[in-house]
Amino acid sequence: MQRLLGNLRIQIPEQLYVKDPDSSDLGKKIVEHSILLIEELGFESFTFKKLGIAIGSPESTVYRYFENKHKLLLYLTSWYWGWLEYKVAFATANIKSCEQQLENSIRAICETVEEDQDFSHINEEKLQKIVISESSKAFLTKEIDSENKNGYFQSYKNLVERLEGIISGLNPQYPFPKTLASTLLESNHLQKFFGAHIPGITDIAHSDEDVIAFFKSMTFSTLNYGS
Amino acid sequence: MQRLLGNLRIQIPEQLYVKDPDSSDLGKKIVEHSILLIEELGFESFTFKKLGIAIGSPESTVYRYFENKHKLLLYLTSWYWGWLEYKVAFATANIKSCEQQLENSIRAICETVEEDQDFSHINEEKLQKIVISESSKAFLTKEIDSENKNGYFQSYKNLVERLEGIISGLNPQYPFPKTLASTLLESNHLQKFFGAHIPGITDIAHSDEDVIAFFKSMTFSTLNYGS
DNA sequence: CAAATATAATAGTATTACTATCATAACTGC
DNA sequence: GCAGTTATGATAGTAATACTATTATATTTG
Repeated sequence: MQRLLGNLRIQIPEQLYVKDPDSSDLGKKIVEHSILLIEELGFESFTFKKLGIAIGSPESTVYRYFENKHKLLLYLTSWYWGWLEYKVAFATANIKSCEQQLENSIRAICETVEEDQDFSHINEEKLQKIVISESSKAFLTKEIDSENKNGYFQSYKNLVERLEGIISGLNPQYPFPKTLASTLLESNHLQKFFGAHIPGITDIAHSDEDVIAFFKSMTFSTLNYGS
Repeated sequence: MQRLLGNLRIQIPEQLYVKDPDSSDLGKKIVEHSILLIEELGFESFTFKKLGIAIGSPESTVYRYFENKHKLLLYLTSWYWGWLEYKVAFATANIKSCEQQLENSIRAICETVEEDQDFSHINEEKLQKIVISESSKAFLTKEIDSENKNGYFQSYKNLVERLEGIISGLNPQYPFPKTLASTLLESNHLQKFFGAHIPGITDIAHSDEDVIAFFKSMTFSTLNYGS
């Protein structure tokens, strides 16, 4: 995909941070190194103490930006969803054919990020790996209802809504556009994870093309547009 | 679904426990109360200490059966997959039509367990809730590769293989039978969870019929058997 | 009945996930 | 260029978690 606009900002629900990490160098450093560390250690072994050491600041400083590591994960995943929505919007802009719009969206969703892009301190490649392995832990909690009520998942909803529009554009009668959209998003991660780690339960190998072929076939036939 | 056979045993990979919990009353009590507690508290807040209190035994006793709570979760999910495979096998036995076999399998997968069934100390209703909210945490870890190598996910693989056979029976040319099977299993959980907790990203309400309709349509059209 | 095994009772340890306090540095308004 | 505010650093402390270890007492088995 083409480079993104340098001065673009991804909007994150402000309930997710104590102090906007985008408002200071230290904040950006916290986000930057949290991505590197979570990718390296996994979310369970990641701690604010280790993050403090990585950025050369005491643990307590991290707490001035994020209440806890769960909220930090929500922040990172929200950033990713916002970024992906932007990618989808870009990939479908000026495309007349609904079919083509949906195909481009599927590609945007399933494409593995190969290199660091433009958002300065955010390493999109590693962030995508985090989202694949850790993002579902951000909502599979006992606090889900109150957190959803508080708008913690707004970025995800926005993305699903955008995809819903594209799906309904292609087949306005289809009764499950949102379900299809969220299935696409989540299953993409799961299948990539299975392909890399539990190959016995998927036919997906390592190339993106397998995943894309699977989801294109699934989506278009479900919508009665036999691909 | 009809009652299951009383004297049936679900086989669990023995790497998942230190001592077979099925071999003693205390072991069964541990499993029984772990289901109740995890369902109540969520996996993050569940501890062996609390479990010890629930069964009136010291924490250290629990450790004699399970190395840690992660392995206990793997044990419980393996049990569930084994049980579901049994349900699928039963629901497709003596059915000639591949189409009908697949439809029955989808129903078996998506059916919400309404009441406690036959396996004495296991509360299937609560176990299913646990599987919906917690099971993905059992594989989304940094230890996945070695654990997969050690056979921790054998029960899941068996189930996917069985579904693969049914899918390939209907359309032997379809290139992604395992991917479709695992997508079905995982997406069913996610969509149920979304329906209950993040309704904005799904069209699924609370009845099983929505989920079943979605997955039937998705599966049959993908396999070129327009439902 | 002896020996092995299972469980209970209790203690201890490193780490985690915070919270609190105080000092100092840096920026802001006037 | 100084006063006041705000951000960060340095350090300490605490309850809970995830274990490990030890010893005593039941219970089962040969």
